[in-house]
This record gives sequence, C-alpha cells and structure tokens, in this order.
Amino acid sequence: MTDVKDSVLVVEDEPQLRRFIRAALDANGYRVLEASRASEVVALITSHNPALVLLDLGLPDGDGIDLTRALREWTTVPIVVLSARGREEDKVAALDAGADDYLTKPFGMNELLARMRVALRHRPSADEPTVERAYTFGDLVIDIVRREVRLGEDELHLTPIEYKLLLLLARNAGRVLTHQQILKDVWGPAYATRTHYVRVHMAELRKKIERDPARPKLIVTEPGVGYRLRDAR
Amino acid sequence: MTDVKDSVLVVEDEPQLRRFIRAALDANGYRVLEASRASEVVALITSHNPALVLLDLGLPDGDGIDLTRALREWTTVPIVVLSARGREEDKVAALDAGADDYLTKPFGMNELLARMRVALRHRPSADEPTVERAYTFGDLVIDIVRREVRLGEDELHLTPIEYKLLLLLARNAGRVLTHQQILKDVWGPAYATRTHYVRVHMAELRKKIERDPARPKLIVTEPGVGYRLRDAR
DNA sequence: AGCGATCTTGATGGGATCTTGATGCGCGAG
DNA sequence: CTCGCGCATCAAGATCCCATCAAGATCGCT
Repeated sequence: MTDVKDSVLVVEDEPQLRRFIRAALDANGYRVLEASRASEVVALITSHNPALVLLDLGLPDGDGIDLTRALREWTTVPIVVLSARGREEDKVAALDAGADDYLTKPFGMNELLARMRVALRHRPSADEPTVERAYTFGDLVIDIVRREVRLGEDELHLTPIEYKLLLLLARNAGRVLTHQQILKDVWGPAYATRTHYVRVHMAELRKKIERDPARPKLIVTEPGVGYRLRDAR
Repeated sequence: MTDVKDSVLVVEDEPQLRRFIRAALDANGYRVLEASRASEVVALITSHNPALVLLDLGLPDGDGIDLTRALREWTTVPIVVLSARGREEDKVAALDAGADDYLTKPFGMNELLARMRVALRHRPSADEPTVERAYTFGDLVIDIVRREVRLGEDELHLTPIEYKLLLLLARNAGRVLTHQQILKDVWGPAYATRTHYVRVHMAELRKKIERDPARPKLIVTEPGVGYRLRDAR
C-alpha cells in the first residue's frame, strides 16, 4: 500500500481544510499539489498534469464554476468540486459546467476518497499517452501493445533483453546509440562499463531479425560509437 | 428538449417513486425502462442495452451492491445508485463496487438529472455501452453473464481465482500481461511480489482449458515477462 | 463442528537465458 | 608489414525462470 499513485491538485483557500485533505491523500499514496487561488490552477495543471483536481468553489479570487467551464475548454482532467453551498442549483450549475462530482461540506473523507476513485477509474482509456502502437522497418514489425515482433509472416521469439534492445533501437531509429546509452537503458546505470554485453546480445538479435546476420541491413554498427537502427523511409 | 435521448433503466421497487422518476425522465426526453426487482436487471440490460441504469439499493430480492459488482463483470453501463441509506460506508461500498454516482433519498430531481448528464457524458463512446457478453477462443467459450466456461460441449468448473485469471487474459487477448499486472488485478496491489501464485494457478487453469497442458496452445508463457492468451488473428 | 474444495507455500528439477572468457577477423596507425 | 583496437562469434558455466507436485492452511458450506 506504499506505491505512489497519481498526483492530485488540491485547490482550497482554507489552510486548515487543505492540510487535512493533504494528510488524507498522503496517507493514501497520492502525490499532492496545492493551490489556494483560482489563478494558479491553469499553470499547475499544464506544468504538472495531475490525474485529478479537487476544486473548492468558494475561492477568493474567482468563481469556481467559471473556472471549471474554462478548464473544460482544453482539459478532460477529472474535477471533483467541494463546496459549502449545498443548494441544488449550485450542484447542477457545477456539474453542467463540467465538474465530475460535487461534494457538500462537511463531507466524510472516505466518501471523498471513494468518489475520487470513481473519477480516476473513469478515465484510464480517456487520454492515455496513446503513444506509438507499432513500429515498422521494412518487413520487421514491432507491436508494442502485444509485445510481439514479426518478420514478414512469422512471429519471432525475443528474450527480454533482446526485446528491450530492439525497442530502444526502434524508438531512436536513425539515431546512433552509444554503448553507454544502451547499457544504461537496458541493464541499468550500474552496468555502464560492460560493453561486451551489448555486443553479445546485439549479435543474438541480429541472428533473429536480419535476413543475413553477417551483413546486417537493419542494425548497423557505428565503429567506435555504438549502434543504429536504419529507418528506411 | 423534445428529441429522443438515450434509454434509461429505472430499477426501483417503490411504485410511487418509480412513477415520479419516469415522469421526470419522460419530460426530459429519455426513453424509460422499468424494473422492480434485481433479478430482472440482467435480462433488461442485455435485451435493451440502456444508456444508463438508475439503481435503488433497497430492492426486495437482493443486495444492490452485489448486483452492481456482478454487472461490472461484463458491462460498463453507467450506474447511478439511489438509496435511502446515507451512511458513508454504504456510499463507499457502492462506489467501490462499480457505481458511478450515489444519491441519498430524498434527492432533488434536478440534481439527479445533472448527475445523469455527468454519467452519460463519461461514456467512452456515444453508442455501445461496451458490453462483451462472451469471449470465444477456438472452442473455448467464456460466457461472462452466466459466469460459465465451456470447452466445446462440456462445461468447465473454474475456481474463483481461475475464472478471474481467465477473464483477465481474455479481456487482454493477444496482449502480454506481466506478473505484476496479473497479481494486481486478481489478488490486489499488495500482492505484487507473489509471482509464485500466478504460476501455480496458471498451471491449474491450463490443466482445465488446454487440450494438452504440457504444450499450451491458448495460454502462452512469455518468459521473463508474463502470460498471454493467444487470439486467432 | 466437520467436510470438501480451494488457496497458499515450500521443494524440486529442467530448461531457457544471461554472463563471462576465449578466439579470430578487419582495419587503421605506426 | 605488424601491432593494437574494436568488433563478432562461440561455448561453457552460472543464474534465473518456469512447471509441477504435494502438504498444510483456510475457506465455505452443511
């Protein structure tokens, strides 16, 4: 239960309540960002990209509902509103402005945490970094989602190290990677001197992905420097 | 405000409240389905595919929280819980079981409508509420709604862990799942180190679903990484 | 309380993978 | 021409990872 979870931006001007919330979130493994004014919120979201925003409506320098509406112009980050106002119109206004939930003070911390979990699980698919799903080099295809490598029709079986190596090369296709960089990325910073590892495993990798391993077309050696994956384009 | 919106399944045993809700939803352009017992819910969702479920927790024939958890096995349709119980533990339990919102009776109809709008706009894609009722891999069929697994003609009996394992693999068919991911999903985040559990139970599962458990065709091991359910691409 | 089913945990052996050292080749510098 | 350096290849041993078995603990039901 000690793993680091997502970061949460707490926007609350009352210092006591802010401390209280921070303590509870800390205890539950969230990283906490704090803001006490509406004017700070945009900058903090863009710079830290929190997974969720807890927004007090009663801020001194601006209306929280307007802020919510403004945020919704450009971000889908979940917004859970905390408010002393419990009137139904206030709730409807905040929710329709784009808030994902609305809690009336005083609220129980367990309920807040549960509602935060709801808001967080709502968006795992929403805007995942959606990076590259697959790389293609000639008839070599690296499907990252499936962790699968194919050469033309047949599927290749790569060992963990070989796969890591290939992925590193693919992500930096065209660029030369030094032995140091490769060692650091695949084996970890402590192995920076074991140049030999790279050679042995690069040879294994070539045996599998090169048509003619003796005359590599894909993985080219840059003597004295490192290796490079040729991107044919 | 007269266009036909999505349909909403109202699960509520009190006739008066049901009529009241129906009237409000009608007036707001929703199509309304009604149920008064937990046992009808699964059939109505599968047959009518509503866009949202309003679920009263105090049903005569079954616990609404268990029902929520069961539904979450196979559908992501938004569930908004209505309950006379306002204790914090009740809310937390329902939300963690998979409900998307929780309103304590008596509630204002405008708030309910606003929270329904929130739940509806959360839906991943406007159309299908992502219902996957059964998975098929070769002659292995996993019927999620009935929680039943068949291999060709004969039904298999899977233990809870085996079933969870298989479902996890099926939902991620083709993708490699790391031991970590499996442990987190099946046993919970605290068990991330118990790699051995996965091996033992994966072996049991293979004994049951593989024609030749020694030469697995369906569940393939990715050494050093995890397991993968092969999907016939 | 008792029973059967299921889960946890340890032990073991085999196989895949990695590490490590030895060897040979090619190329450029001296 | 020869030496030295970096690279490729090979192979053996060490290590890691996986499958399997089995015993004890626990769970769930009657």
